[in-house]
Amino acid sequence: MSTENPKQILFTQFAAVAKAVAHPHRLELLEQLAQGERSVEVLADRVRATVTNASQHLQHMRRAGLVAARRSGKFVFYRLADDAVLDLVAALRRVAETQSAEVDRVVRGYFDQRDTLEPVTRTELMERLQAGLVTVLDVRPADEFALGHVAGAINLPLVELERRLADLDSKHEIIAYCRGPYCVLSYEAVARLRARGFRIRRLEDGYPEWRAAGLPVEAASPSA
Amino acid sequence: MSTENPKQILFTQFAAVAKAVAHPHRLELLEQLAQGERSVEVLADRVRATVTNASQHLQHMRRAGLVAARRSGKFVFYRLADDAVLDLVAALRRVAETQSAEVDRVVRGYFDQRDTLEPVTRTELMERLQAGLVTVLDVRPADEFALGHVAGAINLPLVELERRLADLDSKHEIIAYCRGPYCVLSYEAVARLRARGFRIRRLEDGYPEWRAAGLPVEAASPSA
DNA sequence: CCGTCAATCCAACATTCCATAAAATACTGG
DNA sequence: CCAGTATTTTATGGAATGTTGGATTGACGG
Repeated sequence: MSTENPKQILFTQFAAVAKAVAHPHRLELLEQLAQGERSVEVLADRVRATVTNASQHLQHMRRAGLVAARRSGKFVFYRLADDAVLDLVAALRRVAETQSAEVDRVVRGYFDQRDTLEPVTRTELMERLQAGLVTVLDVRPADEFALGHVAGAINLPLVELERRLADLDSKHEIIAYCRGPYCVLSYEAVARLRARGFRIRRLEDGYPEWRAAGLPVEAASPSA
Repeated sequence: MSTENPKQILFTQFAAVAKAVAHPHRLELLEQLAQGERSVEVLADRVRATVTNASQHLQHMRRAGLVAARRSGKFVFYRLADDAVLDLVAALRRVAETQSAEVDRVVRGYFDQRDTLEPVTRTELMERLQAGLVTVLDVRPADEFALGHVAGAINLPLVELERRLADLDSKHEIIAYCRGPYCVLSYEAVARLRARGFRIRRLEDGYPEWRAAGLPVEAASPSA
């Protein structure tokens, strides 16, 4: 093992990292973890896998150095080990976007149908937020919002959207975001609210990218 | 398949891309392809694999959209499908660098021992090159140099280094580069030339990154 | 048309990986 | 220290992947 050519060793290590992200469940787990740290049970529930299965995947990723774990009482909380992991999945996404006809098909068929407008960039949102021109809408579930969100955003989970329309000012322009570039929540929100006459657009990516870029965030109560 | 949740489909596609790079041989093939297009036979030789095996890996990567192939007579030439692939392997490398103790060990043991100085960045090299302050040294094999190199660089393959020392001006500062960040060639060159009293440093990455950044390159004869 | 060479296809085998269930471990609160 | 909950470990079957050698295809040069 250690007598090999250094190049071989490095490539083997890089391949190990790639293997650790080379599974749909694991990518979905990473998307969840990008929102904030989570226990195994919650994660398993979110990705519709058994607890054992989720635990396996998480440990695999931990061995590869993608995620880190922290024990607190009975619970083990996993989190991303490093923001470089976000760059990695973003790079993965970009390659797939430019090269996979299947990705193109899905994007056209599902996403473009719900929002044909250009998304708003992070810097653009930051400027307009400071100028008080827009309402920022976080459509993720309340627990994810609580773990951290764009400073000044209001939380209105997609499932409660119709029930709480009154919370929204229909005169202000709205910028919606959720977990990341292809998170379905913000697309749905945009489609539904636009049908009701709201002026709404999407942020190009989601909360994890906003936070990783060093832009202002806030968390709800500092509870567990 | 196509009735699934769009998110599932996308994650499955992203995972397919990740799988396509999740093997040491494939990463090595990609490093070779980043220098320029190559036939299957040559590639197999470079990564010390059988032709059949190399062909399999290349086809796997082609299906995933990482590489493209072109037939010319009896030969099939493979090349990178997109510069986004370079970003992907760079992201892989960065994650491994920050998280893998094994990578750290190898880097310290092998690379840091040969060159402790800070490498030169691309923009820094560009400036000093224009000012005529430095000699740029390409230590890759002649055939790779011929496929494309930093404009103005001189080629002195590592194997011929000692034999052709006279080609180098010992007063000028030298910047050496090769295939990429952890390519052993430039490290070796730096170690050997510095021992002989040359003022030499390394470029932080290699030819593929230079070209992808849109900086000036040139190719030898437009042969093949 | 035949022989040759590059590359791919095919079949077989070993290896690794994934999902599930059952057992073991870690921690908490009595 | 016991009961209960959360997580990890272990074992197992089945699917997918990697490697190899031999057969096949496609292109070239007589």
